[in-house]
Amino acid sequence: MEHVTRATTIRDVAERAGVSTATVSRVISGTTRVKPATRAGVMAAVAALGYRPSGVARSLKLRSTRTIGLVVTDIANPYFPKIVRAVEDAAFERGHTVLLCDGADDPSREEAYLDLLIERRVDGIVIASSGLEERFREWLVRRPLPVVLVNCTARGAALPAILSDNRAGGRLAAEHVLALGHRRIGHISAPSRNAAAGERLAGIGDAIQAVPGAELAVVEGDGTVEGGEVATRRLLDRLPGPTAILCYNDLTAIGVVRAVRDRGRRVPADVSVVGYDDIPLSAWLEPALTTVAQDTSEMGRWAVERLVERIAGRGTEPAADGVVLLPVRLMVRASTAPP
Amino acid sequence: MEHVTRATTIRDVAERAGVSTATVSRVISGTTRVKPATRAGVMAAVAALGYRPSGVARSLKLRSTRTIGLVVTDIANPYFPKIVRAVEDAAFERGHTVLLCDGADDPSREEAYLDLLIERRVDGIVIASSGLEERFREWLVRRPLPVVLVNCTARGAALPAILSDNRAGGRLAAEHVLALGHRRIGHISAPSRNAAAGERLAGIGDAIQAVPGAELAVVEGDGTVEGGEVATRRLLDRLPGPTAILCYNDLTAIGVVRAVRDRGRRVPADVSVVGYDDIPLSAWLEPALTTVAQDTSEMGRWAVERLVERIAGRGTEPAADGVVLLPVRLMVRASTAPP
DNA sequence: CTGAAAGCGCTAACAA
DNA sequence: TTGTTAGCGCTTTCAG
Repeated sequence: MEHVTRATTIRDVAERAGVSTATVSRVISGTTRVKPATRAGVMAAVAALGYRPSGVARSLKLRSTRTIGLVVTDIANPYFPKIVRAVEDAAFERGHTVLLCDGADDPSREEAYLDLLIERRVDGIVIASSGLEERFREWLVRRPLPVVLVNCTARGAALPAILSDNRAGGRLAAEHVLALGHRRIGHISAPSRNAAAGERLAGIGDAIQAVPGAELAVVEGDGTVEGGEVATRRLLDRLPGPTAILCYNDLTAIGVVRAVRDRGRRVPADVSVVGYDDIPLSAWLEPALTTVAQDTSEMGRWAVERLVERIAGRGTEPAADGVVLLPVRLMVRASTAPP
Repeated sequence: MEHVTRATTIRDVAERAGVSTATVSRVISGTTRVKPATRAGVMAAVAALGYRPSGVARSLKLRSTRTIGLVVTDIANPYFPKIVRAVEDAAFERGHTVLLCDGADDPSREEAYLDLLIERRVDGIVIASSGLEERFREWLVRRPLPVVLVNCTARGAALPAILSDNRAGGRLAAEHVLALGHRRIGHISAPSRNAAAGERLAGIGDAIQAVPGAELAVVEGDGTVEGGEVATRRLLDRLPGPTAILCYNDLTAIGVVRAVRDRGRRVPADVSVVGYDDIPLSAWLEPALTTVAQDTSEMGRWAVERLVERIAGRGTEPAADGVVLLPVRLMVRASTAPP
């Protein structure tokens, strides 16, 4: 496994085929007409030498790496893989490659990646970060390359973004338990740096206010199973406790179910639980989770399409695309029931 | 969002600071001593212009992209995200960046990516593909750059690889149900192109043979929930049916549980089920899944360490590392019980 | 300690 | 239709 031999270059091919490097380049790119005989000779040389053009050199010349950066909060969080997959698929279709930047739930690492992506000269960046920090704003405003946001927004920077309709999602979840007859409702939110969390809460508020006698108790979680457990205990300590708990996400909901059962109460007989995201496997949990599904695949695809348009120089100004709001769906399963 | 202005180059900085490009390069790389005053001037110019060196140009010159390719079967499969995350973490620590190549469960796409990675001149490749095809073998044998395998092997190519001990895992699962008293055991495997599946089956065989009166019925699944359901029906159609079913992976196990219940039987009271992988959430399923856990994080980290060693030219020949076998753990939960 | 210059591997005028 | 040539933006001898 020693790889000391210099890779074959376009010059090697040119010499072997008895033509100039320009001709080899033409044959390979296929942009210009080349005499069939010449082309054949070049192809033969390419095959014989196992020549692979250097994308690095080409990128330098063309000022394009055909690579897009993808920044995610944490790929190990079950919410993200589908987005990553969708972005990857769309990029691959368009001949682009994806540089994965996992924030590892650490904002400073995300920021470091943003700068790194610039140095790497990616053609554009897709950011799918649930906790887009205030301090990135400055960076985003003077961004030196096309950026598209997935499920996050950056105030002050006019960037194309695709969001699921978080407010509608929150409302849907609340209306569902309200319709079942619940009136004392708990909500476990996420840290306030998370914009989606705010929107979902607002949607829940909309629904609650529309129903006389309905009350809402909000507790902050952190989007994890453990955080959900802790928050639930605080919710359950209040008397009278909520008969339905709406969660920021499915992971939180799993924690809620655990905590409720630890208190000797049943889901959904005593307490109904609603999640958010419809992560894989949420349908196989016990009880199968009632949750709000977003079309993450569509988000990823849309983001790449916009990005590639912009990279190509086509595409309207950001303001025109503005923010696309994707509808959400309530998945009613077994974790909710009348009080 | 128009990005027409040429990015500032090392020349711009040099001119502004009144030095040569060589000096700017020295200041930035920090390799050579530079007079403090000169250095300060350069730094000022860098800051003033917001200069970011071009990684592309640097890569061309240095013949290194500080990028590693990561080939996975399908990031949307819950088995992979942890590996990806571990690889990403390890790469980031070492100043490398990760080009994600999702095979989308399509071997031809994986192959296309392998070639693409060469063109992109990545410094090395980590392959975590459960179905490493025979036809890649030739490619792997004459691989033009360092490759490390995660949980897969390539016969004929001496490549460093880290595998979990699939045979031991299969044995552990079988011994567990055997110890519970089961004798009619079913196994739902994966397509035979999958080497891990074969090993696991072998391990199961080892355990079965050691117990007089124990019998094994094997059916091929495809590693999905649906495949698990279908396979289970075939297993249950036999009379007398198995009282315990060991699965190729957790997704299959979920399908098994469904199918068993569809037949009006209970898990684990009537049929015990064992999964494999211990994917996230498997502990929250109903019933919580008894399964075999592998240390995927360790695998990812190890792979990157080996790869970076080799990239640096250090590191022994592949044969010396050979194949590392990582121990597995049986996670006994609620899906298994005495018959 | 710093500058001049060559060159990494490719593409695209411009000529022939 | 093909070759010559000038870079793309950087690093690194080799001189000074």
